[in-house]
Amino acid sequence: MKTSRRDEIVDAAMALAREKGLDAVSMRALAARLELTPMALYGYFRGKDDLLDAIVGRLLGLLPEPDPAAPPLERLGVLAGGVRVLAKDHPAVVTLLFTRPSVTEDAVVAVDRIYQALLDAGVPDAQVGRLERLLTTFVLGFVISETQGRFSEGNRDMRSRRALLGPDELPAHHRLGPLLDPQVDWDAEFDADLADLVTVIERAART
Amino acid sequence: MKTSRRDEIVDAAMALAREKGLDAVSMRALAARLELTPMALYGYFRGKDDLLDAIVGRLLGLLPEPDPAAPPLERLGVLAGGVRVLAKDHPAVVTLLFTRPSVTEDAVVAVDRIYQALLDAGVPDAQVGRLERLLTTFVLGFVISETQGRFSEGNRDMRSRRALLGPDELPAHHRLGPLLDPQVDWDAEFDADLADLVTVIERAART
DNA sequence: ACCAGCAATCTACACCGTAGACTGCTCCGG
DNA sequence: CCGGAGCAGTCTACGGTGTAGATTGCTGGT
Repeated sequence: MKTSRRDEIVDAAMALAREKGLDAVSMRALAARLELTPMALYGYFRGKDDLLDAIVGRLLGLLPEPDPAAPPLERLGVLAGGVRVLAKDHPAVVTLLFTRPSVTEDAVVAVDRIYQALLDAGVPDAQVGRLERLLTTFVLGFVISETQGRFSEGNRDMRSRRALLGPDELPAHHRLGPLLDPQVDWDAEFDADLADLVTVIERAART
Repeated sequence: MKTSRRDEIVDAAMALAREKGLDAVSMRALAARLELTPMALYGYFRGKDDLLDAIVGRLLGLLPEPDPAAPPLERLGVLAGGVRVLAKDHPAVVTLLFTRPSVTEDAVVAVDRIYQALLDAGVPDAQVGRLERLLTTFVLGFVISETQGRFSEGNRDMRSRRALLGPDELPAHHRLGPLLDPQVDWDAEFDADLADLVTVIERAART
């Protein structure tokens, strides 16, 4: 497997995804953008799956490296924020983080940093694994919801929701009323969620 | 748009997904299973997207309805557990819950039940929206990670992780050592995570 | 001069979603 | 009894997909 131009091809794939969406990343379209024939790509990647995994690898490599001297909870914040920045910079490909496991070197290193931060925060050894999964699950879920439209879109058009069904079927929607309407400050919400999860970590650290 | 056989077709699509994976649910394959021509399906669905949305609708309709008289936090547990059961019963299609927003009636009703439970638990009105999103994001993320292999698979083969890089690059992995190895009891982990999130809700309710 | 190995190509296959035109059938109003 | 509306389903076709297999041309080493 040639490796020389792999990075260049992955770059082109990510650019293509940004411009036209992940679905537009076909071997043919990607080859055309690189002025190659589709089959030329198979010299660098075993197939499309391999290409997508390489994109995941690149994404994880872009994660910031928190200062090891910083307080552990701050390090976690840096990593979480980094994922979110990644999602904003590469919204089309960020779903791959969820759907394509893949244990690249970068992924393992990132997980290790989270483990270490949890340990330094005083979390008992037996709970480190679970809390790492809790944290990453939430962070990935949040950024994907945010970029993929599960949060925003018509999904949060509350007026039309209330119009869909009456107060009998949707008591809480009608009770909360306009409180649900204003557009949300997602930066603030992400921070608030993280703060809540930090209290979970601190509670675990006290036991 | 005919509606008579829609349910039957959605059933067939979900069965096909269970047997051969979501990718195998093509209009052609689905039509063949129903002994129809592909184009016959277009009498019942505007297109493939419409079919997938119908699957999401069916999934949400399968959510359990918690006893409105039960304590609010227990109601939340019933809903969360229901999503997880859904994921186990229909692992191939559960990703659609994340990637296809869609505001069906069933979806709005489910969200309203969560709002109501949070309100009943004493959460201030202004925080209900955020905590609903926090909860659903985590629950969906968890069940998808579980069924899609982000948790299990080779991803948790810790021995090979530690073999990948030395103690210098992965200090926490080596420090935790065999603690990370045993296969996890996901039922217990899900319950523990939910318990942690309940403390977050209770904290919000105290303010 | 030869040959190995590499980069890239061409052709071909089996699949995909779906637009558009069409057939046969059933049922209902005049 | 006839005509027509409407419905269920079919057929054909277009432009797309991933990729297997065989083939070309080039380049560097012996």
